[in-house]
Amino acid sequence: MASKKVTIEDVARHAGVGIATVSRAINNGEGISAKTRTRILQTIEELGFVPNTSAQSLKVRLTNQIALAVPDIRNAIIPDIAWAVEQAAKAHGYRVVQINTAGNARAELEVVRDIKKLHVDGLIIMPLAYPKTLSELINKAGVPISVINYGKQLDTTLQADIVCLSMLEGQLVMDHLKQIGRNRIAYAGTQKDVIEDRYLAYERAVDRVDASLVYFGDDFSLQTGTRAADYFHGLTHMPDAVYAVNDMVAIGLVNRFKELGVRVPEEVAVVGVDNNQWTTISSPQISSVSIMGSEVARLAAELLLKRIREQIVGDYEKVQFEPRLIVRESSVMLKRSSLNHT
Amino acid sequence: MASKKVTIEDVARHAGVGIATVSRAINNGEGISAKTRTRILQTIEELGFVPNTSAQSLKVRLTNQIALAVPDIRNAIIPDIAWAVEQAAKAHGYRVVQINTAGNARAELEVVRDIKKLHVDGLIIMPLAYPKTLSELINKAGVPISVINYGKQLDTTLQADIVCLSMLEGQLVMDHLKQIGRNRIAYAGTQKDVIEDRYLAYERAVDRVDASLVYFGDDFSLQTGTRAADYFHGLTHMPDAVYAVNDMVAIGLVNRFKELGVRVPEEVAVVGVDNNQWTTISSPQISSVSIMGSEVARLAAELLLKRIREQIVGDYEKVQFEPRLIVRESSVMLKRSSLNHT
DNA sequence: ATAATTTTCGGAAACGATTCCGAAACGACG
DNA sequence: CGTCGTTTCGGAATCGTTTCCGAAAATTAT
Repeated sequence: MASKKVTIEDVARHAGVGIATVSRAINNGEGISAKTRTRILQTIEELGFVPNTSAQSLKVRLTNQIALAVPDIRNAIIPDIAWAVEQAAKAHGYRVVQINTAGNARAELEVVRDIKKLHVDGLIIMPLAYPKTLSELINKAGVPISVINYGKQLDTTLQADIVCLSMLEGQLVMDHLKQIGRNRIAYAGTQKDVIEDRYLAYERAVDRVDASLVYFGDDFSLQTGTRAADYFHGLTHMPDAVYAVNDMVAIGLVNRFKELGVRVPEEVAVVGVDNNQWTTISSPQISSVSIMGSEVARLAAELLLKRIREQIVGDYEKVQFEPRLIVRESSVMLKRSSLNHT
Repeated sequence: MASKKVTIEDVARHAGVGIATVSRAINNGEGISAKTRTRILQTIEELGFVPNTSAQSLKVRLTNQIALAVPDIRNAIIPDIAWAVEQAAKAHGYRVVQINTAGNARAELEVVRDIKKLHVDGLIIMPLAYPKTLSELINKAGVPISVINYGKQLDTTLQADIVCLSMLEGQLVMDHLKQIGRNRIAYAGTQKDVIEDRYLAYERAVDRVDASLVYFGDDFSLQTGTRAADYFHGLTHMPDAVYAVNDMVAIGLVNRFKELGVRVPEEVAVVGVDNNQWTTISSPQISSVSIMGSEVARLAAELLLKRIREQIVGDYEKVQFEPRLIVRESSVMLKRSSLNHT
């Protein structure tokens, strides 16, 4: 059927109407009688006509597409985010084009800079690095942007909707670790400026940073956790708790500690951030902070779509979600016996 | 800068040339002198001109976009697949629009049926269900399609490139389990027709299917594994091995077995399929079959892009990858002592 | 019945690129 | 210096819609 290309003109001719009328029929337009509309719809069906999206976009200068730029779709909560964004977009008739920036600051900048080439009505970006140029590029992007922000206090003059956490993850973790009696708390993460606030919370919470208790790896991976465990285990004076920048690292830590014969949580408590499903299948199950990936992503999408639909400019929203700590087996109150046993 | 919309005409006027020439300059076209090209490129830079993708697409009827339809971006190896596809596409100047079919057969059909509306040059689809209508729709789609196929022998007349596994995963697992001395082997999966071949391999490998040793859950999740473990544990005569449809289920099984005091692998061996990174952090580490998600996806993308670029029609490729079994702690040779201990 | 409104419809001009085809410019050669 | 062959360039048509605006038809008022 539908040999090669059926245009709106073919439909018009077949239905014995003008092309303007056909257009109105497709778009539920005003000023068209019910009977002609159904007749047109019917011949559209018969001919297998599909409106050419490019032509429509050219005319109305909207593509019904948004871009989602994330560091790496394979990591941590990003699948959740991609899912939530796609669901929200679909509900509004939008499609999402997926972009991985590979955690590469330059790639992030390029996405924003070249957003016009991307043929999208808006952009949701989850940046890892926040160089000044990023803000500048966002401000002059000329396309609505929502920022999903984990880990850094953002410039409030940024011309974009921002959805983030209240930056209390770190404090939640540290308060908890202190409360269960730990006082030699270590930090395992990536470069300090990547998810800055998680580290800053650590600095704030300890009286004085003991450099030997801070491990910066290359990424957020299991390997980083593994290496961190090796590192801490090699110290003459081990920490009694580790605050991990995310669950992957936490799991790597716990796993490696087990292999090294270090008991978790008796000797070392471990707490992660993300609260992904794997924290519950690790053994021991790992305490973690829920960072509301789906909720954050959904809201970011909704704000963006609203901005697009209503052509809002300026008046940017900044929404904070509150993280919640979920305590599991990897962090419990020290018992005297456990202490001595060390 | 770049007030609102700079068109190719503006550039032409500024550079003192015709629009045809500007077009040639953008597309590295033939028949243009080096000096005028650089001059044009320069004024493009000055004016901040960005070619309108819709107009280009309308004329050349190519969008430089492909669609990737998967069941659920959050599941199992799908992030790997999405990553690999995006990387391959990017390398060829293509963007990918992400679609989740939610493991919903109707949604899968709709994607194929309405592919024309999607404004893409091609489609990569990873179906869960394979109703006959799917094949029909694919054959009349009118857009190049690559199928990433796990779990079912496909109609060879399908007019699409197909990348799949050799369907030997199941046999690998069953051979292995027998070889390590297990003879009461159970199966834990979803509906038998979803990843059909994994189950069929099970049927083929056991002399006679003992219905009590087959557990069909609702999905591929940890929960399904957990419930399966409960179920098997409740049997008067427990299996001595479980072949799980994927790693999530396997992990759920192992985890629940541990909670129930069932020793893995001494009392029950468990083997999964996917070989995702979590199999190595589980305790015991879980034997699994590597199903080459990234490789399969990359090839599917390459085939599709080649077909698009070279406008190949017909002559469909069907490529099989070979799965590999990776033996870990969750499945080992039975020792006499362990046996008796049961 | 005619006049005045309101609905419904069609023609044609955009939208912003690509590309065919002919003209102009250029160089080489006799 | 004229002819011819290449390059290089520009005009104009085209892709398939949406939408403005005026005309025709239908409806209501007079």
